[in-house]
Amino acid sequence: MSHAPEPRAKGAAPAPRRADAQRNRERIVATAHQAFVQHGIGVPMEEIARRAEVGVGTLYRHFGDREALLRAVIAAGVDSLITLSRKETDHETDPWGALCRFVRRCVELRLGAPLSALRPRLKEAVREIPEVAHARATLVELLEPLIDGAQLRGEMRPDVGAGDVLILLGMLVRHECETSEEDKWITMRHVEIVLDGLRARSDSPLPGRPVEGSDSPRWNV
Amino acid sequence: MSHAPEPRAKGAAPAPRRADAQRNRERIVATAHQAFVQHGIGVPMEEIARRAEVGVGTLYRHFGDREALLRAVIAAGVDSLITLSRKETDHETDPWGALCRFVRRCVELRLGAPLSALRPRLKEAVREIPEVAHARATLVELLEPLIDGAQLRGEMRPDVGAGDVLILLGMLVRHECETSEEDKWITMRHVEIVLDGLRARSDSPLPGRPVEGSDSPRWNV
DNA sequence: GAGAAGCGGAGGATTTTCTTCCGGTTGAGG
DNA sequence: CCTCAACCGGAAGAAAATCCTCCGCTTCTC
Repeated sequence: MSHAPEPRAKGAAPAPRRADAQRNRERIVATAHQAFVQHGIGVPMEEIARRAEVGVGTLYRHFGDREALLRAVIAAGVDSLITLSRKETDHETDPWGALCRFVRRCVELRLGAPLSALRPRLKEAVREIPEVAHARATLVELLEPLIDGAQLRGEMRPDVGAGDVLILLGMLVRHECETSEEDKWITMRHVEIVLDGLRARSDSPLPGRPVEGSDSPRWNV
Repeated sequence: MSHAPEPRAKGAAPAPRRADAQRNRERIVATAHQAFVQHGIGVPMEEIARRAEVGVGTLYRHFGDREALLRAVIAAGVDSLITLSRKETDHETDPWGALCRFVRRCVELRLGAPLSALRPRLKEAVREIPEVAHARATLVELLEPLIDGAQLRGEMRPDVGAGDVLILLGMLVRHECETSEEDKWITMRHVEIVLDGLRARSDSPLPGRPVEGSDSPRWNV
């Protein structure tokens, strides 16, 4: 054979799968994401399969076991998060506006929450995955200029760091995941309230110190 | 016997129990509260027993089954919540300050979160418990004057209702429960940010409409 | 100091969850 | 249209987790 299906490099190529199989795989990942966030990573595999409308067999063919699935979900989430933040950061002249859009969009898409469903012990384990660590670093790199810019322009309170923003984001996303579709408008209100809390204010400085990128071990994102 | 231990009326009298038994019972309820919020109401009874440093037998003697325990936990939480809000509301001349104190205190004490750990189906069931419904109504009655007062004085944004405040509170408490003791300061920062978001602002009105007491079916508190 | 009240935790029953396996189905190329 | 490799669904046996009871020992209380 002149060109066998190569083991294709890091996470890129879509793999030469049959179209229906590819669809299924994607639906499984998306469904699992939701299920993990809503019920914790302990949800029965069968529940995930049912929600994704596939058989358990299909699920296990795509992902050998729970951990493989979990990794796929986390990788996918991390990817979209980075993609999204890049999209909002590139060529941006309105840092505060961009930050707001990024946060709103994350909440809508429920991005960045899978970690928050993890039990502390497991959370540590996932954090160690190089991909995840690297992604978080990238995220911070992208967000920090935005925050600095917004603070410099006096549009954002100066006593918060990227860590604060990301933790709040995690909280909002987690909350959104537990909200029914028809109550989405309520969550979006609360996103705005939090964003308003991040706006510049003359009074009421925050206690403690800003949570920065270097505090990342404490985050849920 | 002249006076057998009467079935003592609704939830009041502390029961003529041996002192150590009473201590244990209280510790079980407190521990279960935490465990339910952190791991969902599905946590193994043995885990609760272990954390409370009692045997499973003891747990089951006090509470016949998981549901009995859950009810006790919810009742206790609801009680403290009401007590606390009464304490902060009575004879209060600074409504906004009182509201802030109430929120901070709830987060510190992790009050008001047990419901948010419940799966939708079960949540409905718990909501139906008359005690719980009544308690929520009382809470709204106590909080609404505070909110109205603060808004009248121009200290709080006018486009939020008691429902908004309680939902945000639920979110914060839930989040607090997943935070380690040493990171408590971070959570308290975020409480302040949310409170700041609730302060009066001239710009950025919220989308939708205020969430009021009559929307209570949607809350997590 | 006596006995009632309370305690702990081993263990059997039961339920839940995991994972495998294989006959039937379906997409893709010819 | 036809063929067949890839893919699918879900039944079912194995394994694990959880529930709750039961009873001998310990600790209060009077």
